[in-house]
Amino acid sequence: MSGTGGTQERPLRADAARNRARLLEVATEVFTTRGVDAPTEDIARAAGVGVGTLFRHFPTKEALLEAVMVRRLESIAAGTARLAAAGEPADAFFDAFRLVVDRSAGKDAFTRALAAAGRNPHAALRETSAAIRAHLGELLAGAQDAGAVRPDLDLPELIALLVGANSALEQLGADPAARERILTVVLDGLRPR
Amino acid sequence: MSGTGGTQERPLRADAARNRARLLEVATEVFTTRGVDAPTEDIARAAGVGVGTLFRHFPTKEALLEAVMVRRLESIAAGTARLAAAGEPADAFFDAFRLVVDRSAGKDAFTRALAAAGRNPHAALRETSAAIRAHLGELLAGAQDAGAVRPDLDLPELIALLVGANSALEQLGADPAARERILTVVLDGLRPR
Amino acid sequence: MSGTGGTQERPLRADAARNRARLLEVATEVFTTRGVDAPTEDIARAAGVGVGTLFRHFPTKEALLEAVMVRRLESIAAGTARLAAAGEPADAFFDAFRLVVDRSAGKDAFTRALAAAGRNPHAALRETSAAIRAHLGELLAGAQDAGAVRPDLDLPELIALLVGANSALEQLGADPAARERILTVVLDGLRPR
Amino acid sequence: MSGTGGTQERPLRADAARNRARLLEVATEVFTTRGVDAPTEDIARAAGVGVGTLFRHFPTKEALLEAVMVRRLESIAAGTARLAAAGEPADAFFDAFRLVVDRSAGKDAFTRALAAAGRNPHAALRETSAAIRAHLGELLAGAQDAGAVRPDLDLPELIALLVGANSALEQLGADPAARERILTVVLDGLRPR
DNA sequence: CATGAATGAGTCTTCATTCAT
DNA sequence: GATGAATGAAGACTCATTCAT
Repeated sequence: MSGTGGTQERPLRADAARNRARLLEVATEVFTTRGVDAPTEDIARAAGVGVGTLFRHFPTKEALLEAVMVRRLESIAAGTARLAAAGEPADAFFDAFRLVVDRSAGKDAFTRALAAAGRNPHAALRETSAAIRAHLGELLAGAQDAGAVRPDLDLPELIALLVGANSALEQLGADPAARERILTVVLDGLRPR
Repeated sequence: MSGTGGTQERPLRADAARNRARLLEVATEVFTTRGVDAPTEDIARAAGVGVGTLFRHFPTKEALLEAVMVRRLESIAAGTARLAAAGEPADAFFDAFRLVVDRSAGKDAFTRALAAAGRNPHAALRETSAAIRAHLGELLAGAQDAGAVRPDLDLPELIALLVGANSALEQLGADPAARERILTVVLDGLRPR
Repeated sequence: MSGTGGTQERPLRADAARNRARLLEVATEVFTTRGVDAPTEDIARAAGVGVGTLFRHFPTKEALLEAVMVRRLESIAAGTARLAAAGEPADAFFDAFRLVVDRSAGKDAFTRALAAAGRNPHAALRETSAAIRAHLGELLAGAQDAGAVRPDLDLPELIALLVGANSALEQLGADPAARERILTVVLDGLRPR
Repeated sequence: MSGTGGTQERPLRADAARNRARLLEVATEVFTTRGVDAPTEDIARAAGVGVGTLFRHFPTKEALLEAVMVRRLESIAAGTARLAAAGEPADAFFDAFRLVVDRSAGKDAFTRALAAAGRNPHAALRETSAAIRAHLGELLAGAQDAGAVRPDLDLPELIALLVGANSALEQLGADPAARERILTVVLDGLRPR
C-alpha cells in the first residue's frame, strides 16, 4: 500500500508525482464544487499543467474521477478500520456513521461511488469500498449485538442511509445547529424503539 | 387544475396535445432514469416525434425539464394540500412525508427542485414549490403541536430530510421491505425522544 | 398584364387576393427592415395568416422574395417607361436616375435583383428588369446624343452606378441635405468634362 | 504592427500560427465571395483543419468575421496613414479613395464595417476604423483647402461614397476599363464645378 | 516527460417546407 | 382554402482524447 494502490506502478519521478498529486487535489475541488461535467481542461489549467499531462496520469476522465473517489474512500476506509478495531461497539458505530458522512461532504457523486461498489467495474474502487463495507458490516453487527441499533437493519440499508444523510446535509447548507439536528434524527432513528 | 397547468395556454389541437403529453411523459421517464444529460433527440425519438416538435412545444431543453418538474411538483402539491386540510395532524404529517418521497422517486433532480424554491429563477417552479413548502410548514407545525414530532425541527431541515430520504431510497433499489425499513428509521427519528 | 404578371393564373377569390397582397406588403417591409434572413413564419404572422397560406401563395421563400422584387421593379419600370417616352433627353435621364434610386430604397438586396437580370433564372424578374434596362439604355443614349452625359459610358456601368448610389444613400441615413450632396456628386460625375 | 494585431497574444507555435493565418486567409476569401452566411465548417475544411481548430482560434463565428475585417481595415489604415502624411493634398486624397475601394473589394460587408465605426461594439474594429476615418478626414480637408474637392462635402458623405463605389464595382465585375470609368465618374463628381 | 494544438463526434437549436385537421 | 403542427436537415459550438513539437 505504498502508493495510490492499483496495478504495478514504477516509481514516478519527483515532478511527475507532484503533478499527479496536484491534479488529484484540484480535481477533487473542481468536481466537488462545479460537478463532474466540468471540462478536463479547466482541471488541468487549475493544476497548472497541460491537458496532455492530465491524460498521461489518468487515461480517461472517468479514471480521474475514479482516482478522486478512491482517495476519498481510502480516507474513509482508514477511519472505519480504526473504529472497527475499537472496543466500544455502540459508540464506534455512531462515530463511524458521522465519520463517513463528514468525509463524504460535497457533491454527493462521491458517496454514490461507495454504494456502487458491487456493480461497479473498477477494481480500485471496488476494493476500497469493499473494505469500508466490511468495516461497516462489523460495526453494525457489533452495535446490534450491543442493543444499540435496530436488529432488523442490514448493511445495504445502512449504506443507503449514509448516502441519504449526506444528501440531506449537502442540501441543507452550513448552519451547524441544523446539521446536527438532521444527524440526530437519523441516528436516533437507527436506535431500537 | 385539470391539465398541464401554468400560464394561460390556448387550447391545442388534439394531436398536438397528445404529442405534448407524450413528450412530457417520455421526458419524465428519461430524465428520471438516465439523468438530465440525456440528449433531446433521444427523448423526441422515444416520444415518436421529430426534434422539431419537441422544440415547438418546449423552446429549450431547460424549459422541458422545468415542465417535467412542474408536473411532478403539482402532483405533490395536490397531495400535500389535501393532507394539510385533513383532521389528524400527526398522521397527516407522516403521510405527507411518505407522499413526497414516493412522488419524487428518480434521479432526484426532482426533490432538489422543491428545495431550490427560493433561489431559482423559474416562476412556475417557484410558485408550486412555495405551495408545497407552505403545506409542509403547516403539517409540521400541527404535528409538533400534537407532540408527534420533535419541536426543535424547522422546515428547512424537514426538506433536507425529504431530499435525503429520496436519495437513500433511490440508492437502495426496489426491495420493498428494505425501503420500508429506511423510512421507519427516518420517521421514527422525527418523533420526540 | 392584368395581375402580378407571370404564367396563367386563374382569378383568385377575394379573400385569397387580399391575403396575397397583404403578404407582399408585409414581406416587403420585413425583408427591407430586417433583411432576407427573417423567418417566413414572422412574415406570415405579421400578415395575420398561417405559414401554410404563405406557402400556398408563394411556393418557396425565394419565390416570395422574387415577387417582392418584381413589384418594386414594376413600379420602377412604369416610371422609366414614362420617362423614356418623354421629350427632353437630358432631364429625362437624370430624373430616371433619381427615380430608380428613390424607389430602390431599403435593404439593397433589391437593386441587386435588377442587376442580376441577365444571370438570374427567374422569368418574372428577368422580363421586368429587361424592360427597365431597355428604358435606361434608351435614356442613356438620348442623353449622350444630347451631350449631357459622358459618351464613353455604357449601360452596365450606369446600372452599377445606380446600385452604388443606392448603397451610398442607404449607408448615409436620413439627412436630406447630405443625401442630395451624394446625388450631386454622382450626377455631376456623369456629365462630360 | 507586424502581425495579427490586437490585444497582447502570446507567441503561437509555428504550426498554430500557420493554421491561424490560413484560416484568416480562407475566411476572407469565403466571406468575400460567398457571403458571411457560409458555414464555418466549409471554412475549416477549405483551410484543411477541423472545426475544432477554427473555434480554438476564434471563439465564435463572429469573432472570426471580426478578425477578417480587422485585418482588412488595418491594411487600409496603413495605406491611408501613409497618404495622410504625404505632401500633395489633392493627389493624396484621390489615391486614398482608390486605395480604400481597392482593398475593400468583395461582398462589401467590409466597407460597411468602416462605416459602422461609431455604432458597433467591437473594440478592435472601432479603433482601426476610427483611425481610417481620421486619416480620411485629414485628407478630405487638405484636398478641400487645395480646392480639389467640393467644399460642401463632409466625412460621412465621403464614407457613404466609398461604400457606394465599392458596391458599384462589386456589381460590375472584372472589366478593368469599365471599372476605371466608374471611378472616373465618382472622382470627377467629387471635384468642384 | 510536458505541452497545448488539432480533431471530430455529439449537442442544442432554427427554419423552410409539408400535410393532417 | 386556411391553419399551424410536424419534420429533419443544417449550423454553431463543446469537449474528451490524441499527437506533433
